[in-house]
Amino acid sequence: MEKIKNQYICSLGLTIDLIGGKWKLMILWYLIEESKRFTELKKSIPDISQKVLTEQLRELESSKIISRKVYATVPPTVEYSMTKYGESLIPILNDLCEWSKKYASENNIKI
Amino acid sequence: MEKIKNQYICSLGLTIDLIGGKWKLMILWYLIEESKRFTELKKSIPDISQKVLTEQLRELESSKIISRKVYATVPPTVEYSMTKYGESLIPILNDLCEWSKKYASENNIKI
DNA sequence: CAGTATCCTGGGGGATACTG
DNA sequence: CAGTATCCCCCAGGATACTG
Repeated sequence: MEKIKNQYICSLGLTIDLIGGKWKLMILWYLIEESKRFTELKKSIPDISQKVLTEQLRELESSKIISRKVYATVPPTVEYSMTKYGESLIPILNDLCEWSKKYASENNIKI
Repeated sequence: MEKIKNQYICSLGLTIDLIGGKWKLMILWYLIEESKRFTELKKSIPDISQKVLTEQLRELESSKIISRKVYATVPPTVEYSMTKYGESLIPILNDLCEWSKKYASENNIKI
């Protein structure tokens, strides 16, 4: 990382728009290792409501950060997975996770 | 980056709490190279209102991500700068900026 | 210069119930 | 299973004016 700030136009406003939702980072987190079905995500993040989970998934999908595959089964099977944009975010997710975990431990915050 | 997801407890909820505000990433961005005064930040981010800039600065300060130094001059001089927590975030800010800049260019989004 | 002090609004997020 | 459909509420964020 030898980049200097001014080599970039600041695009962090876009970043916030794309992944700044209250649950989006966590949703992405749970898709890192494998694609997941709707209910699996819901179980991984119990505090999110179904409605909001659906909304955030739709937004991530329309941003092409995740993709949604529907299998014509009964009952329906839907799988969410990372796209290339999502995958290029994985190292950053890991870094953010490390960062806040360190922050939490140094400030006696329970996660 | 050879870490596996499950080595971490997911702390991305904390991440959102700490730096998920609408303008926080941009504020931090403009503090990367040098400390800045209130009005300099306001000029760098014209779309933010004074009230909100103050609020987000206070939150970042109480999270110990930035620090605020007041010099007893007339008129007052106040300087905001990165703390160690802020500085440990710089590589991530750069990565996020690169990520969204690439995203923007591939999707014809003007920044 | 670096803020307060007010007032206000929208929409992000939540709770609950229903369904192809 | 994977969602809609409603209804609702709060507060993050904004607009404007004033000040030590």
